[in-house]
Amino acid sequence: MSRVVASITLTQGVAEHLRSLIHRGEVGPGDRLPPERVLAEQLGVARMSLRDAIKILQDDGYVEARRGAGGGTFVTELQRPVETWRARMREQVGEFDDIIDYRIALEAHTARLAAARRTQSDLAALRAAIKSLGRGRGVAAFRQADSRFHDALARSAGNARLQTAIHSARGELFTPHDFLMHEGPVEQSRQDHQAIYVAIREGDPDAAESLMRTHIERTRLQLREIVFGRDDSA
Amino acid sequence: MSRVVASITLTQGVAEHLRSLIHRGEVGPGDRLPPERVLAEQLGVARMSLRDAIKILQDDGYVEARRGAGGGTFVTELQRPVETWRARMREQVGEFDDIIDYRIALEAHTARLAAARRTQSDLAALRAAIKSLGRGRGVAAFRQADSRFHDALARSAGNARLQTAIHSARGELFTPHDFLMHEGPVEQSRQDHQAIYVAIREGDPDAAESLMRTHIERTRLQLREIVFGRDDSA
DNA sequence: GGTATAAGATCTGAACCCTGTACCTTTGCT
DNA sequence: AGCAAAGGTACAGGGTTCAGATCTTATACC
Repeated sequence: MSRVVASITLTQGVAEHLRSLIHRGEVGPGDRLPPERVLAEQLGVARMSLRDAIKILQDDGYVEARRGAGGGTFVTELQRPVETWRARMREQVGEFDDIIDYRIALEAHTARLAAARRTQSDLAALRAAIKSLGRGRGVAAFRQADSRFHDALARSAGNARLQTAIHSARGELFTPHDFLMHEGPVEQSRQDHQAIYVAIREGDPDAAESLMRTHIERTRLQLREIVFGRDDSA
Repeated sequence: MSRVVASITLTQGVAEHLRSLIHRGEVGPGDRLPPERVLAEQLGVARMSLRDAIKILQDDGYVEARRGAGGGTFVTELQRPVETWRARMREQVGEFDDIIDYRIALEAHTARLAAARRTQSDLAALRAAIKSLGRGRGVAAFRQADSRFHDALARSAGNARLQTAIHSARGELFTPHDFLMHEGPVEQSRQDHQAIYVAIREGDPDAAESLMRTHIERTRLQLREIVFGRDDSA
């Protein structure tokens, strides 16, 4: 019987939402958020609540605000947030692997469902996401393209709960800048996505699930190396 | 860009928490909740907030309050809530299957992890849960024993995110009273649990995952029959 | 260079939510 | 009869959220 019921404020909720968008790469360095009045309207919250949320992200170094015409709220280069995230992952042992395991649970089965249910337009969205991983340079572009693919896949499965949970799990991760030190990971990722796409197009649930699992396990290793250092000591 | 950020009140959160406990069978018909002052303390909320939550459950027919010494807040026979739930599942097409698919994603992988990580005390908890499915009669006893098993399993995987998500998904389902019309389902469930237990004890992730998947698929069919009627028309 | 404009920054008051504390009422038990 | 253990009520203070008005700053354009 009984466990604590946490109560987070609207402001915190909005801050987490925006932070997740940035972590997932849906908005990246240099991008401008919509004007406060507009964004508040879109999110369905009062402008004050949104401002408080933005204040939190400002303090954490995610965004900075510029006044005047042509001003707005801009995403920073994210160096400080990335370092903070990396430090947290190093401290809270097991947290990193828990998030990855959670992702595997959700996304492997999602890939399975997608293979059975995808429509033609789902396939088109997946193809587009793979294509954009080829173009663009830099972490920001990678984050975004990667996010697009996994999001398109979640959509294809047609299950709102899975999609929400996947967003939440992915929003807890954060690809550091030095992910692209070598060209390897990006190309590897592209190949993984391509293989998953084929399995889904061919309607092969077992392959889709298995490939997704392998893909995320590979991500685990690559990220782990960057976060914890090559041989665990540093 | 942008999606709505919902803000639920503490009261609603507490109500959902308690509703989930009842749906999962952790407390059943006739059980008494802890005294308001105690429960409020345990949950970390003000007594008023808890009372408002209980008020909601009262209006929905989940609990009823009796005053005086030896009084308290008691779980009802749950007939009305079950009917309400069944009606909602019939109306919101796809909702039922989405919850089940979500459970499969979470619990199949959880079983896999559990097979690799379970400790001796995890195994003992699983055995105890299986045993209690053999005893007890009635839906309430079934709900509870079933819940105990799946909960013990989630614990064995040692991943807080998975455990929370599984609770949330299971809390959205509700085993109706006529689940026990025939003796079949309960015995079937017991055998499924037993087989999953063996796979986990033997440290066989593939078997554990596959058996869990099959088990929940079976649950889907049995529940569907009860919720939607035998041949889909009715 | 001045001015219109598009932003962020501030302020206010009403409504609601949550908390803590005190007190009332009912009812079973000794 | 009286005590104790419950739920039921009341209220004041503080925090959140909202809607709206107003102020300030910086750019872009004439």
